[in-house]
Amino acid sequence: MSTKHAAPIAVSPSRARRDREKAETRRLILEAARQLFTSEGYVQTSMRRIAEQIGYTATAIYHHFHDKDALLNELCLNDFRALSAALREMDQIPDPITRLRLMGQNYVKFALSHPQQFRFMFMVERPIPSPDRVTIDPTEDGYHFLRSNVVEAIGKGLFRPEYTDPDMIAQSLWATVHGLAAIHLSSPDKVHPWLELRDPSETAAVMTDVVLRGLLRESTY
Amino acid sequence: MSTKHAAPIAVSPSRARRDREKAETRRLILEAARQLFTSEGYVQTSMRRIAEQIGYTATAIYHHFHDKDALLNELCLNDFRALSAALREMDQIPDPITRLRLMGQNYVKFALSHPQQFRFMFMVERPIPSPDRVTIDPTEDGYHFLRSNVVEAIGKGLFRPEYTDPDMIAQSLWATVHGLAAIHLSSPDKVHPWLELRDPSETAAVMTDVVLRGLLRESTY
DNA sequence: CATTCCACCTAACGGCGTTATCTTGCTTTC
DNA sequence: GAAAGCAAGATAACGCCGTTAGGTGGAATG
Repeated sequence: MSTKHAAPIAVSPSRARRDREKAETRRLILEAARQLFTSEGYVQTSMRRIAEQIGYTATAIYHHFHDKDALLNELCLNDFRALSAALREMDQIPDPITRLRLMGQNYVKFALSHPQQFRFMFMVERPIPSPDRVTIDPTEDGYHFLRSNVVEAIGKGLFRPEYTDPDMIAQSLWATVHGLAAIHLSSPDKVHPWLELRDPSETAAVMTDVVLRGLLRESTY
Repeated sequence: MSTKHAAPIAVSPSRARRDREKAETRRLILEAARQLFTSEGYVQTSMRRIAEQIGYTATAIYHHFHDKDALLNELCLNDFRALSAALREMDQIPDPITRLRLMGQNYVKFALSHPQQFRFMFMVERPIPSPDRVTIDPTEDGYHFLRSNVVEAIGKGLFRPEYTDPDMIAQSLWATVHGLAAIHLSSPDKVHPWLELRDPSETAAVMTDVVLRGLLRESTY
């Protein structure tokens, strides 16, 4: 309390340096955690192994993160931001349908070129998200961007008249490409060699074409 | 060897009774495991809790199953047999397109009513598929059945002429419903409360309609 | 120089999957 | 009917795990 009355405008240089060091340690922990979560899996990775990898003991991690889940959450957050950015890149394309088509194909591209992030986001078995740790939602951007494109297409009368619920359509489009990504990431063809998976980019193109044709008024395609 | 020369046609009654008792214990274990895996999740369920639930110690389970994974594997196998059977039930529906539509909707229904098994098959990170434990592939039936329906539809000229690859089409159909199931199973709406996920059965119906309309010749729908 | 701070440590707790070893009661064999 | 065998199940223990309590030592602060 009494230390507050003369709050310094700039922190001391030593304090700043220590903060930098702490942030660097934090970064190292996240990096090691990502690498191990990716190669070994979340459940199979122990706090002790993460710490060992960067020359600390397990308990040191708890000075930077509340628990193991917080590590995964933070990694997830970064990845959602990256996905969102990748999708928003297409904001400048004029035609909303072309935009939707490219978003779908980019979603698959992102998933397959960032398999570890995608796994974190959607395929990791998580206990129960504790409500006290709710952060600003990173997928909000991505989903809302998709949804706004659907709203625009509906507004322009491009879809068949029976499709009026933007969320229903947005979720259908999302599920379409999500399924393709998820199937390829779970690599059932490696477990089951008889399954001849087609090239994902090609399949993504076919799927987005098919779905959009099914959604659009006949006169618009 | 020497005991074999007079191989009894029927086993002794006491031996038969003991076998029955053992099978019953095995069934109890599976039942308890299914209940706990489903309600608590695989990782959060311990062998000790499974055993406690049916009045045994944890080690007793190891007289019936090799390890914890074997429990889930067996449950999984049963459920995929059920899925395969559920899909094959539609074999008698005359129209191949109606068959495909119902298969898709049943796939989603299955996934959501057997979340742990579905997760285990497609969403669990497993290090290396252990080749010693390879059983008859449970998805094989399902995928081959799906594919054969696609082949039939192609043969009848129901699809647009540019869609000639049965695997490409089958995988697109699979991915469509798989994505919906995967999204709902990863429960992003619980992590991100602003996301208003639509009813999965309803969405499944919309998606299968949309995709099939996009695939079919215009004259066939 | 004395004090405070804090990043990190050691030790420990309770729980986990799993294994080795023992008990106990039924079944088979002579 | 006694001896031997078998096997279902129990007890104890091992080496992990996530996490917490409490200590340590060196830098920052006054």
